[in-house]
Amino acid sequence: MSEPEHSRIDRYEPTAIEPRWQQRWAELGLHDTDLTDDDRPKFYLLTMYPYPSGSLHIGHWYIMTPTDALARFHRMHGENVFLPIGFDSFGLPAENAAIKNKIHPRAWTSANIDKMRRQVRTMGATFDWQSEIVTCDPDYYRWNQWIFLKFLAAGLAYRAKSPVDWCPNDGTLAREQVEGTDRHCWRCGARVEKRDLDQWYLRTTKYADELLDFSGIEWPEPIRIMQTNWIGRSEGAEVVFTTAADEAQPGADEEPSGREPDGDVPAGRELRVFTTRPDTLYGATFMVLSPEHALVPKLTHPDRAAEVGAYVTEAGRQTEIERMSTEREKTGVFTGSYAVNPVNGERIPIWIADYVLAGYGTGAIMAVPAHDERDFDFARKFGLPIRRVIAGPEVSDAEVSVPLEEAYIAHGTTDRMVNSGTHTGLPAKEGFASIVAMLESQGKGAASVNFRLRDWLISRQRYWGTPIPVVYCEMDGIVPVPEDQLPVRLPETVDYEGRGENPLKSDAAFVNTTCPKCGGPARRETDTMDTFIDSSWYWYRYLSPSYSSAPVDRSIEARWCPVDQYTGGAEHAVMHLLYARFFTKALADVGLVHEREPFKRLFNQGQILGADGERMSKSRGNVQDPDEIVSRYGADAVRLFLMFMGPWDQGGPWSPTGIGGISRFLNRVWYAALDPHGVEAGDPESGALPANQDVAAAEKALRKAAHKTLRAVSVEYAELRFNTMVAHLMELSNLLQRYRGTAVAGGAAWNEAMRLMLLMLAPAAPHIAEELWSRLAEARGEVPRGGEAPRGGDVPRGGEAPRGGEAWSSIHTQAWPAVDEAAAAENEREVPVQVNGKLRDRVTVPIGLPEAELERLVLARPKIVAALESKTPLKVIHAGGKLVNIVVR
RNA sequence: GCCGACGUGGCGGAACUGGCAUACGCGCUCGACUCAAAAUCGAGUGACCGUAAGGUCAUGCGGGUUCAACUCCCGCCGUCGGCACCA
Repeated sequence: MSEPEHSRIDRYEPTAIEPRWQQRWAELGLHDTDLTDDDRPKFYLLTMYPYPSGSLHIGHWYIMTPTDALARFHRMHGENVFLPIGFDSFGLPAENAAIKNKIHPRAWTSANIDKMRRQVRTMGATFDWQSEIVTCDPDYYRWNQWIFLKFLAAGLAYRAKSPVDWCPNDGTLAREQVEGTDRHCWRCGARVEKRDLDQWYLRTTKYADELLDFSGIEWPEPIRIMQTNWIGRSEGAEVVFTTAADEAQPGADEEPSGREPDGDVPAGRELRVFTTRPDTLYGATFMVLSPEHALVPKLTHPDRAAEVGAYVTEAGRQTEIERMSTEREKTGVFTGSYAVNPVNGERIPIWIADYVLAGYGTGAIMAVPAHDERDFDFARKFGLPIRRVIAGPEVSDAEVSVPLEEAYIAHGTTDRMVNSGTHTGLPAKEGFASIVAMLESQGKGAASVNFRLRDWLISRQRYWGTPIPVVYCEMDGIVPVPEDQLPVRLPETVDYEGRGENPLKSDAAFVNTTCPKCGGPARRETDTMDTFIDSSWYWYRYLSPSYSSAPVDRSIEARWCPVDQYTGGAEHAVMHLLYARFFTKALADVGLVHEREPFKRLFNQGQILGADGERMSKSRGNVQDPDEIVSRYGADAVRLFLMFMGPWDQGGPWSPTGIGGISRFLNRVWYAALDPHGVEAGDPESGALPANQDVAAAEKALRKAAHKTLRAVSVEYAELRFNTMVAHLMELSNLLQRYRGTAVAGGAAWNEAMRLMLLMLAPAAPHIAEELWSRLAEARGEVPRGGEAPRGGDVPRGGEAPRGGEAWSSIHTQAWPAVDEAAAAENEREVPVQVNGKLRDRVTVPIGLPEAELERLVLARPKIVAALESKTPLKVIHAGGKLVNIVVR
């Protein structure tokens, strides 16, 4: 700023202003929501609660500050806004820190939360801290246990065996703890194995169909598609094959594995497969089981046991992603056994291959190489027969046995069935129903719906999570811990012994207990719950954080749910957001809540990456700490800068180079507000109106700009398009700058534009807006509410405010202004004129000029005459008065 | 690999429903102010040709639809997110 100004008025110093207003807002209770107030419409605004990883990074600002702007925007519309916050504080990093630094997970977590709470406060965000929740508090996780017991009673929780990645030294490993292509343990380097453990599941699949229904919620289409694909509903049939009798089959006495000598004769055993293409059943030339399939040991011929055994072990080392890749070369081994195709009695070989997954369908497939790409590749590689059973009209009957060059996947309406016994000649689209009917009549199969979605495995072999509230009794088996004995507390002293394995297992005081049923000795479950459980219902707990008879007070839930707007990272598009929907439906079914969908509207913002374009992480050393930039430019500038850098759902690499522009913008608003008559020493034009404008025209132009800005900005806030919202405010600021020091400055139109400017700025940059609002209020002769100046003594004040002045009130309690449509109205429009789609001229015409007149005017323009080169227009396109395009040849 | 998104000046991005490509900001250049510098203010700034008027080209690449395509369709390439024990 120039020297004269410097001496006349205060500089804009955000760090002097911001803490003062943050404190003042807290005193005013601006953040605290009265959940029982039903005079105003409610607006439940939820943002994904942070994991207390250590300290706040710029990504947290990116998530939270635009959300706060939205909260403030809705408050100005008279809504009762609830914006809670908490900490998602169970999880692996706390345990990793514990192992590494010999610090208790709780101590580490608590210290991080304390630090992050302080840092969050510097945002100036209006979080309601009264309703804060911390998921590792027993007061929170007891309700995880309570809910688990309700689910258990309702049959929504069950126990089953499931493989985990296992290190002989460190126990179960999380995916991120398995490293390298050889899949070794991150801590000790040992080769990771698979081990089957009894674990707890939640029955998410029960809700598969309901989860596919998004009617009634306004979620972005990409998210709906991703969830739909994740659930992966497919209609098809289950087909029963039977194992073939054959002298080459191993008999009952020579079980190759020796593990299940139960005397079953493999011949005649049922082998169920799921297929989406029952119409191709006659083309099944072999079967493939997943390496983990229960019948593999029984079906393996002794000659092949070594090969099969090796293959099964190797398959266990692969990740599912590797196994599903359609790109890499197919692998597999023959078991030595055969199965019988139920429709034609054909004997086909049974193979195992890793591209068949145990967790999908029945873990076994019928392979139809002619009509499935993966089966085709497999058959090609291992020399298995390929038989066409579906043909398009371009294939004659004589050609149906010509070898295929690639799998024929198409399923057109003109396709017909070939090589299909009694079905040959039938239109292919009828084959599905026809073959299913035949199978059903013979008891060899039935129509079936299959989902890719699996039940949710919630057991974790870890300390830092919610203990699963069951005990194991020799007499009574699995016994739920009675509700009145909740919470099952995590022991506070644990010894990690430098190992990664769950220390609960070796904690005798925790493990040894008595059976609630018989009073005899029993063991506690030592597994804890997946932390996604915590985040699957936390927005309910916010509503009644100290309610002691249930997770949530149903009367408050009824009023406040569903959440009106949820904001959070796109990386949660599937898992968290699907679990949350599942939980809501399940909780509704056990009678805890009313709504079946948790979040009415969803917005997934993008991720802020490190300066290197990579995800921010401590190990990469690219984490951006906001504190320094906030102390230099102020919270308002950082908030605005994050909103301005691009569409909110896009994210991007962090680079602070442009923040100076935001800072300049705020400074210009500051001086325009406080010193409208100042002139710019460096600008010879400063203080003079544009040559073609008088005061009246300038005031009209300013009012028009202000109200047009308001119209745009109102929509942009509501639609979370903050980047263009800021751009529009900058444009208005540029116009104010143009008129600063002129006869317009300080007049009625100027004051109106400035007032609108501050109101529009208030949600996004709340401190400077409040400060200027307050100072202009004093200038208007209003007195602060409560008789005390809302700012410190650092600014000279011109004595007492006059008595009888209107009471000052926070800008954040003002009503959002209304657009003056008359002021914003345009009466002229500049119409671009094209010849053959190329811009040749522009004409300014009155709004509503008839097309015929516009056309006459346009065709007379010298530039257009020249461009037409005396050719006759074929057609003149009027794009609704927005553009004229003259087509010539 | 599968699912989803994205690709526009030197950089972040705008163009919302097919209708003026490059709003707004950064950076850069020049100028004003200053003894000077910083800061501030003003002007300019897609590329190429041209003194200019003006013209041609340009939204990842290749095709297509249309009077008109950043936008719609087909096929590629690249980047990012998710893939069920990171949260």
